[in-house]
Amino acid sequence: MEEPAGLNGELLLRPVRGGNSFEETVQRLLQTVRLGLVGPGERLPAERELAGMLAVSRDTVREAIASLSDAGYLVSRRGRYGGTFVSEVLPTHLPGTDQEDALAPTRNLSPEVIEDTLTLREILEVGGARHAAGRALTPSERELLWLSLVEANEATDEEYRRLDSRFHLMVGELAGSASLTPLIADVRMRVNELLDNIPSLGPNIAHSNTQHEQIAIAILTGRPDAAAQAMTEHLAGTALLLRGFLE
Amino acid sequence: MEEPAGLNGELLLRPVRGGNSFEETVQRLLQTVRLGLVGPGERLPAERELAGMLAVSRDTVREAIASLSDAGYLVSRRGRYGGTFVSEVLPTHLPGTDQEDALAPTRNLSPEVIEDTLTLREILEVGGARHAAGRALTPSERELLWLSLVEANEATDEEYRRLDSRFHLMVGELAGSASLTPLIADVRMRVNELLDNIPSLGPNIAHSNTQHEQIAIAILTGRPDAAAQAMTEHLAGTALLLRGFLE
DNA sequence: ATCTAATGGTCGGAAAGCGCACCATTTGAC
DNA sequence: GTCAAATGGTGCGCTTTCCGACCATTAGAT
Repeated sequence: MEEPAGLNGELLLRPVRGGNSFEETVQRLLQTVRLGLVGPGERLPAERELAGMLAVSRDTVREAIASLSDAGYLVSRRGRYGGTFVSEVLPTHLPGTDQEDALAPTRNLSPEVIEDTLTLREILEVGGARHAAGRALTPSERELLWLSLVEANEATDEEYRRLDSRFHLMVGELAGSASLTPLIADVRMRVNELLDNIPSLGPNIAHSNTQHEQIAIAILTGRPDAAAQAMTEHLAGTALLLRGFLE
Repeated sequence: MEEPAGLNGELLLRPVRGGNSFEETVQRLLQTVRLGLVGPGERLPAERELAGMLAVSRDTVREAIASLSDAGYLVSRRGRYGGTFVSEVLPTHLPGTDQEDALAPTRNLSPEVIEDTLTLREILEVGGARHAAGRALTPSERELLWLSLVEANEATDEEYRRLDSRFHLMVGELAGSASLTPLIADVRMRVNELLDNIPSLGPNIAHSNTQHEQIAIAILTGRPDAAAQAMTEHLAGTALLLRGFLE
């Protein structure tokens, strides 16, 4: 007695969580820093607030912060007007070093995982860009988009990754689905981890900036297909790079 | 001192988990049943296997199964060739009854939530269909797609929801991104919950079937844009229905 | 009739996570 | 100089979850 098969229960009966509360909290804070949602020197919410936002006990938040402080991502100061701050200089993320990086749960680098990541990214980001262009944006939203574009344009090599991530997240945010943003953030983290494993990227920052501009303009002028196409072409560059180096 | 703003940390500092292990396990099993991945009368994996798949202790699995048995979704039989089975007749899910449905965590029905759900669904499913049409499908995959199409066509009103869900999941599965399927499953569950709150849908089952066929054919003949367009039109029907009733 | 294998059912200790109260430190306001 | 407020730091008891071992039941094989 066989299943109709092809679509069995195993598809949904996957792990209900990607680790314990502590690990997930660490990853979430790391996302917030690496994707540039809270920049170097800026302050995170107070521990009690973080515990509330993350729906996790303060103990767990504290342990996560302790780990990230050890790793050099965060710095805590106590007292009034104290708090937990993002380090002014973030730890560089080198692949060659044989340091035990407990923060990056050794991700699989098989071709399947790479294709999975790139495909998902394209679906989410191209779809997001298309919907963003199809919506009626408020003046404030239009300014924010342009601002994040300009900031990415002016970025130095060191901070480019972070500001580029911010721009892409901003586009996703404008799609008008609150549930979409975390998904884009997740897949973006996966892409960044892949990029960490290839040497000396960044030859095409200028080209990237041009493409960013095309995307932003298509969104601001309300042309969904153009936005989708511009985003598709933009992502194709990264995809080609990753496939070339890692497959 | 204000943020650059518009894209602050709150976007990522959301709850790290949607409930405790028990609740998430219940939801996962419920998904598997409601989306038809394991049909009425069919058997679930053994408790020890489930615990392994879901990365959760057997105790938690057992508690979840106990809840779902009380609710009438599952039936357990012990002994060799025993196991946990999906009920032959699934509990109907009526909104009018004032029964405390502990299994359906009262979802918000605000316009924002509805738009969020519909937007995300369109991005995921249209993108999935487009990619499925752009891939080289194996003969086996082509057969599975057609099979799920035929099964949905032959469905009675009662089982239509389940088999329709299976068809949509199958399309997503063919996109070639393993990470995509759970996302489509999640958003599909959200759509189904919305549909549970409007009376007597299902006038357009015939029309739905026609659209399903167009989607399947576009995918099988490798026409990404046609697949995406067919899926877009198909989803527009549901979206119109939901917006009309719930907003 | 018996044995065997696979299943669900039960129990007890260890660990993780939670919630709360309280302590220690810092800084601006007065 | 003192105080108030906001923050990180610490300790404790409770609940949930985990893990492993063992028991009870069933259906087929022998």
